[in-house]
Amino acid sequence: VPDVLIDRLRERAWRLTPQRRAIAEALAGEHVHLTAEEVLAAAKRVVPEVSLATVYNTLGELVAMDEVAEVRIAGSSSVRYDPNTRQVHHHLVCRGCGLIFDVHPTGVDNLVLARHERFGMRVATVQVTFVGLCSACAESRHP
Amino acid sequence: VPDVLIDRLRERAWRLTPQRRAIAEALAGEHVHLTAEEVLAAAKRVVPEVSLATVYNTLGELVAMDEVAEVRIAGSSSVRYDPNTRQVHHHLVCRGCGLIFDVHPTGVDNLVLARHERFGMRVATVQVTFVGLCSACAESRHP
DNA sequence: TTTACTGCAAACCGTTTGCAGTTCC
DNA sequence: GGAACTGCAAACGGTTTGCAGTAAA
Repeated sequence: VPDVLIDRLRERAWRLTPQRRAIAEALAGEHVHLTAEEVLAAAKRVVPEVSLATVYNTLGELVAMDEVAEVRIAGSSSVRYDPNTRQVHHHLVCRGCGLIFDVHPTGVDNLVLARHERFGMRVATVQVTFVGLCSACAESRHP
Repeated sequence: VPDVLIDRLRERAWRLTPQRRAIAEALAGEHVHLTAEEVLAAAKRVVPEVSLATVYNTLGELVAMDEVAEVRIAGSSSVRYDPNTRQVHHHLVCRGCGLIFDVHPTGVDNLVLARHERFGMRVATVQVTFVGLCSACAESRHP
């Protein structure tokens, strides 16, 4: 299975239109976590007539196909879309500007919940989010 | 500083009205992560004329005072309010019904981000979320 | 008495949807 | 040719706000 979103989509029986291609290409790359509006803006650079509805429709399909993941970051009201569904990863977020990086911390497998704190639940996955300040935000706060 | 929200509020110069008291009391207890609508419903049992606007106004103030924290869980569109701001804690979430427990896993302090994955950021806090299925949801899926 | 909280209703934002028209396969 | 996609615009759910009235201190 190819590593790049657009290539994976080609392998599926997925109706390819100029709009959908533009949307998929907007999600190319690493550390990509765009909002729907940002995807629209990027797609419009290639296909100016794309509509926000199509962006939402397409993103919804990609999420359903598990080719894109929704990311909700505390402090931002809108959903972000992450094309990296092929690799387990976590996030590092700047609490100043909302910038998000994909990270692969060590020690995640050693996180343990005591039995009495499992409350009868079977744990399936663990999500780790590091929160900090990027250098740009750190400077603008201590000028 | 008292452990219970309503007692902490008494210590601050915080104008106490029946509505605000009802809202603060709705947030009493452990493992409490209510939505604004749920807070409204609980508050109405005590003060039937409370309005949703007042609930939002009050919750917003409590968050600004750092007496309540906003919690955004993937898969739920609405913000939840967590009165436990006095104790570092993490969350265990049922991906079936959205039930949330406060947890205190071991190993959090051993999570390490390699320098090249810090991208120049100073890390301030780490949030860990365990995702699983509660026993009720597990049963209803394997009937 | 004064300041600030309350409720209503309208506005707001991000997201979803129905539908008529168009396009890909 | 036909199923599936597109754009528009209207609807939606959650949240915020302006304002006139009311109540806490």
